[in-house]
Amino acid sequence: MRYSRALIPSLREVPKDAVTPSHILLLRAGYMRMAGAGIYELLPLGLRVLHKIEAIIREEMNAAGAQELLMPALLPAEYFRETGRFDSFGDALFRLRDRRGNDYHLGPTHEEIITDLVRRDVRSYKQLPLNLYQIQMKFRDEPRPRAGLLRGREFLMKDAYSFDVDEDAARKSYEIMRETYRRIFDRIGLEYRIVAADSGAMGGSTSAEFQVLTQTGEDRLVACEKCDYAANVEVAEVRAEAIEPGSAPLKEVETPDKRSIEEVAEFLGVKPEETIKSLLFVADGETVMAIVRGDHEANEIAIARLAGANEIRLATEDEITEATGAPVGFAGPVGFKGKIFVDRDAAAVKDAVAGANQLDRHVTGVNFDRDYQGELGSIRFAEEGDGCPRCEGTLRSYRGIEGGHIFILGTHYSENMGATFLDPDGKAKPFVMGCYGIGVSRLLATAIEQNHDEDGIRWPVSIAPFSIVLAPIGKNAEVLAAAEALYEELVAAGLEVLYDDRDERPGVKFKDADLLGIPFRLVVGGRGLEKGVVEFKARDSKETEEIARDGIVEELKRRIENAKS
RNA sequence: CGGGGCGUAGCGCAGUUUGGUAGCGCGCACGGUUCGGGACCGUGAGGUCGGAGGUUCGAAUCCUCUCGCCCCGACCA
Repeated sequence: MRYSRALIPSLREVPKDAVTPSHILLLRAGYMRMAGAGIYELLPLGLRVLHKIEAIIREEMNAAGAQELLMPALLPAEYFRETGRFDSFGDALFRLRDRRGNDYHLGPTHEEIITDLVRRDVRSYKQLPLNLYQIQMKFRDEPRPRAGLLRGREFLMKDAYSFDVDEDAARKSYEIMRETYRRIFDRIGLEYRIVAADSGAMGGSTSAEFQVLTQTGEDRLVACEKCDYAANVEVAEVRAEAIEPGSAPLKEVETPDKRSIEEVAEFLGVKPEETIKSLLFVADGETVMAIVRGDHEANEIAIARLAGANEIRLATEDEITEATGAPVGFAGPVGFKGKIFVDRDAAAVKDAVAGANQLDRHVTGVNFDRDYQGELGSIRFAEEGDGCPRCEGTLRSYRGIEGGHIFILGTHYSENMGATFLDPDGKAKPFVMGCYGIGVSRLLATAIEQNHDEDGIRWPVSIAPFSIVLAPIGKNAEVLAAAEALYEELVAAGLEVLYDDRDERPGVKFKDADLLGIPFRLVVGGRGLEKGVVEFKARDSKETEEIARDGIVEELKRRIENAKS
C-alpha cells in the first residue's frame, strides 16, 4: 500500500474524549473514528487488523472441526420470547418494530436462534457432535459504553455453539474449545490467564474466562505465582488457615463512638487483622450476618451462594438496629440471634475483637465455635499475597480484560425450546450445549492495551496491519527509484508493506511509523544505497542495523517468521 | 439511574465571570526556503459558537428547556 494513497488520518494531538491507551491510539493513529457513544467506524488500517484476528480465529476453529455460518443480526422477537429473554434482557436489548407492528430486536447473543436452527434440521445422534460458529456484530445497549472498542454497544464477536449427545460428550467439546482458544490467544500474541469466573445467570457449572492481562482491565483477578491457578476475585478461593481456639476470656470493653474497624483497632491497640468484621445482609428477605476478618473485603456473591439466596443486599441502618439492638458500627456475632456465615479466615482469628451489639461497646477474646457459631465458607475477595488454594504458592493480583468466555450450557436452552434428537434407542433427548465467545473487536483494542509505548502502538507481528513500513529518505531520484524497486520486489514476494512515498521530512515518517505500530521499518537512503544496504529497525528496539540489499526478501521473511513465535 | 465534567473551524483550546457581532496553535491549500526523529517564512480557505425558545437596541456570553459526549459509581449472557 502506498501511504500517499491510503486513508490514514493520524492525529497529532490526543482526542479529548479518549482516556484509555487503546482508545487514544486507535483514534490518533487513524485506525478508527467514533460515530456515537460506543459505536465506531473502522478505517482501512483498523479493518486490516480485524481481518488478521478473524483469520487466526477461523483457521483454528475450522481446524477444531467447527463450521462457520452466519445468523441474522435483526431478529424477530419470537425466539427470545420462547425463553423469556425478550423481557428479561431488559434495557440492554435494542428493540425495534417493523411496519406491521411486529417486534424485533438486534441480536445481543444467539443461543435461541442457533438452537432453533438445530432443532429444525438436526434429528439424529449420528449428526452429533456439532459445533457451529459465526463472526458477527452483536448489539447491546450497555448502561455505560466506555474505553472505545473495549466496551461498545455494537461489537464484533465470534460465537460458537456446540451440540452433543450427553454431558461427557459436551465436556469433550468444551475441552477442544479450551485448547483451540489457547492456540488462538497464543497466536495473536497476548499474555492471558484462563480463570474461573462466576457463570452468571446463564447457569451451567463449567465455565472459564480468557482474561488478557492489562493495566486498565475492568476485571480483578488473582493468579498463583507457582502453579496455573487463576480466578476472578469474585470466585477465587484462598488457602484457609487452620482454626485453633484462643485462650483469652470473653470481655466487654468500652469503645465510645468507635465504629469502623480502623477506629476500633487503633483505640484498642490491635491490628485490623486481629478484629472481625460483622456485616448484615438481607438475603431473600431474611436478615443474616456475615463475618470476615477486619482487613478483608466481603464478597456479596459468595455470601449469597453460601446462603443459598437468589437476592442479596446490604441491610439498611434500621434493619441493622432491629437485628442487633445496636446502631451501625457495633454489630457482632456473640449473642446474635439470626443466621451467621463465617469466612474461614475470620474463624481462624484467635481472641478477636468484635462488636458487642450494644452502643459504644465491643468484645475482646472472641473465638469461633467457643463464643459463636455459624456456617463456614469462603466469603471474601481474594487479595494479593493470599495463599494459593491449589499449591504452596502465593496469589498475585492483576487487572484483566475478558477476551473470551467458554462454558457448558447443559440442556437449559434445548429443554426450554424443545430441541431434541433421537438416540440409538429411538428416544428423544435434549441436546447438551456449550457456547464459546471471543470479543473480536475487543481483542483488537486489548492487543494495544498490552502492546504500546509513549510513541504509539507496537503490534504483535501476527496481527499487524502491515509487517513492514518502507520509507525512502530525501528527494534524490536514485533513492526514490531504488525504494520503488524494493517495494515492488517485497510486494511480489507476498510481504505486506506500507510504502511511505509521501513527500514528507524524515522525522514525520518516523513518527508516523512508530505511531501506527508497524513491527519493522526499512529506510532507504543515499549513503546506504552506495554501500548496497538498507536500514532495518524493529518497532520494539531502539537500535537500527544495516542489512544487505541482496537477498533482503529472504532475510525479512525469516525475521518475520521468527517474530511470530 | 446517582455524582462530576465538557460541547466554539478537521484536531486541541482561549473568549463566557463583567453582553457590543469570534480568536490562537496544529492540520489543510498555494508560493518560496528546507530535508535523518512531527522545519521555517509568506498568502489563503474554513465556524448555524450542540439545538430550541426567551431577555435585550444587541447574546458564544444572561435565563428556561432540550440533545450529545467523557469520567467515577450502580449495572454488565
